[in-house]
Amino acid sequence: MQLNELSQRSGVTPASIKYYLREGLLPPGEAVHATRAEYSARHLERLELIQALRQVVGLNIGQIRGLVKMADDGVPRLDLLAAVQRVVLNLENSTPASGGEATEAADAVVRLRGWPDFPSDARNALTAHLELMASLRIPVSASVMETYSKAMDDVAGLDIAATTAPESTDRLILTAAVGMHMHSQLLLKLLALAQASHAIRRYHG
Amino acid sequence: MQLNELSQRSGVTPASIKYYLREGLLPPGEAVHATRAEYSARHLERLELIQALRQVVGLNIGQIRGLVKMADDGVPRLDLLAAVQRVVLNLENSTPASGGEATEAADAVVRLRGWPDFPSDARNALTAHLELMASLRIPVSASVMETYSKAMDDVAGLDIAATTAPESTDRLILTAAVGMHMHSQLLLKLLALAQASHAIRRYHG
DNA sequence: GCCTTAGGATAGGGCTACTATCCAAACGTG
DNA sequence: CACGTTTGGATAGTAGCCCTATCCTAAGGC
Repeated sequence: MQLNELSQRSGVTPASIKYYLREGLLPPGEAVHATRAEYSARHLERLELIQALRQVVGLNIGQIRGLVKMADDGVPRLDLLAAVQRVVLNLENSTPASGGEATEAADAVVRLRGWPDFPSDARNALTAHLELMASLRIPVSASVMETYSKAMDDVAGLDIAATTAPESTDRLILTAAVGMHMHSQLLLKLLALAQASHAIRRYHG
Repeated sequence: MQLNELSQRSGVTPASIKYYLREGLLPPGEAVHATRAEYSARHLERLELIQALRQVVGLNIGQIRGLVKMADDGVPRLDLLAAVQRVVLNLENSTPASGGEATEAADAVVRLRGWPDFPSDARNALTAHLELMASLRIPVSASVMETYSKAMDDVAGLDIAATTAPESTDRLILTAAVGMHMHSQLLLKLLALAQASHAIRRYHG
């Protein structure tokens, strides 16, 4: 398969494919000679992954590059899933100052729920977020944390990311990222509806 | 107070203030004459609102313009809060095809939770989102909807947006938008931690 | 042998959110 | 009252992101 066919089969313009090649999202085709390269089903799959991550999940090129690089480097699946979680659920750019009330609040919720007491990106992000809320003077009571964490524990118990291991690493990333994104958005939409419902009940009878 | 003082007190550069004036986010100061205008505490408050909506909530200029225009037009508070919800929780760009299985699923959850049976942005967004998930072949079982909606009902019961009515409309928007954003992000961080915890338990003993 | 096409390099374009420059009209300071 | 400074308004430029268009050379098919 050559560039034009790859373009037609994937629905991505040749110009964009070239761009992805340049940016290192798409591995180069097997060069037949100086001006001909052969692309495979792997390239098609990769393009589908890129499309889904851009258009459905809304990741930027750098984030996609990070994920596909891990896939190409043969990183273990659990690490890959953690990386997907990082970019899909906005765990990036979260570095807690460590050691304040926020750390204690995070510890408390881990104890309360009986979650394993491991350091993780998610835990750091939670601590950092609680610090941010404190700095904005948005109080987060223990009962709020209890209710929220109970709710999220129940939700996580249903296993958001597809657990049936897909065939290829690219498909694993695609399934996990799209699933995580769509489920978290679903949760937010339900939250909006629940809020609106409570508000209507309060103000209109 | 003139432009320079407004700039120093708000921490926004004069160039940016001029930009916000041009874009209609900030009302013009009272013109003393051709080359002098006087700004008030209202402008300072508006600038704080703009800053928070940009930097904390991450809204774009158009979304901010929409909100402050409503504030300036004296729109009722409930409508204002609905508009805040729209932009903060991504309910925009959601137009369901109406009448499919997604509509029924949304109806079912409203009945199940005993929420008032009103059409709303939130409900449309939920229906549209369920349609999108169906088109991506991501199944959403009734039990998932039950668990999710129960969780969000509990969370909404705690009243995410500050209900104590703030002094000014600008502060109402600020409090509601920042609160809603931070709480929804908190939920997502807890979800990430819950997911990670479940994964660890499953794979590491 | 010649026209088309692939692939690579490079430049350009549209969008967003500013940022910098320019200018004329006051102000205020000596 | 003259003169440097500052203000507000207009306009143009910039940076980052994600492409998109053009150009060119080398090869392939007929």
